[in-house]
Amino acid sequence: MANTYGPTRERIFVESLALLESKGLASLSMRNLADRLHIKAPSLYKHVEGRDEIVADLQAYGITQFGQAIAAANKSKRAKALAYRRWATENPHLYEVTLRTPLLRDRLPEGLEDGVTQMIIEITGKDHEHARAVWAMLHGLVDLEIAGRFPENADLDKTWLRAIQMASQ
Amino acid sequence: MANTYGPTRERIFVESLALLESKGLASLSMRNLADRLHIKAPSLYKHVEGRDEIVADLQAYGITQFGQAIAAANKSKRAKALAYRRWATENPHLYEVTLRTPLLRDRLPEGLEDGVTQMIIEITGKDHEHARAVWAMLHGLVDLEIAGRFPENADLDKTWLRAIQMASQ
DNA sequence: GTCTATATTGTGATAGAC
DNA sequence: GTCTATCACAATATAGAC
Repeated sequence: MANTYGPTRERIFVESLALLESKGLASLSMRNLADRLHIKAPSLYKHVEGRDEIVADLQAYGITQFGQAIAAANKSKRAKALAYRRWATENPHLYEVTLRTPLLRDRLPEGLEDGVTQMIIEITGKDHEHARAVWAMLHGLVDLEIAGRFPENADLDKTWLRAIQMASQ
Repeated sequence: MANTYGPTRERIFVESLALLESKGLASLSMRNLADRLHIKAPSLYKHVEGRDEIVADLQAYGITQFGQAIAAANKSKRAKALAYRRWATENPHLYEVTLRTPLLRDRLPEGLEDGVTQMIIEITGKDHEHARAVWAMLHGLVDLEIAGRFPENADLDKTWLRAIQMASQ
């Protein structure tokens, strides 16, 4: 992804990431992207099949970055969970694209998704059922926080600690 | 809300709900909605301020329906949690609008949101921290299931039971 | 590898006739 | 309370000149 292509293709990736992070997925249009590259939108199609290829690129990148963030955290489940929250809230748009939006599986490198799944099981330990339930909790916390669905006066630090405690059983 | 307006306003609500349920929020445009009513889009504005009013209407309705579904379930936490899943998966688009999308708070009746919060605490029991963590888990399970992020061979019934068990502590 | 011009389709919203 | 006509945009994408 991104690295095996020409320099303009590389810049397309870099700017699409910058655009996503600053303005969100809805703003990632061919026009906006072209503006950032100081070219016209139709020129993008000489380097890229279409918008889906760009989104798939971002998903692949996001999955990799997420994996590294989790791997870099302390080995304890508590630290892994907090790393999950941190990465998600620091990269809310990338989080949405990689861990909430349906994956463009046809365009993703083989085995990449399995890598995340494996990683999540590593965070949560035990069997698959437990892992999925805990993942759901982490994702739910992040998603509701980003959507602003918790009351303003909610102490989310406390909520996360409580969640981690719940998961450790 | 829907009931205090004229007959056309009522039909607008009914058809917007039908459109949402069958084609999703992105398809809920003024044009599509007008088509269903066999009128032209500009005519809608004689009955409604704009699209936001319609979405707010759906949120209010969704909150009420959700509340009733949870209230109707057996008193046990297990039954409440399963009712949560059932309502969400049977009304995925309404679920998204009411429990995931940021609420249009300015357009919602006073106290309506607090009602759901109260209801969720009722499902989950104990203190606010516990309630929020459990809610996040339920929401995460639903959201990941709808987005197709669990492996195809995952046994989600089992996952839910495990999650409920985890929450009962 | 860039450009202009264009096709096609979509959106929310307003003005003013009837 | 409906209509037509229109504004002002936005989107993805293609054709073909240079």
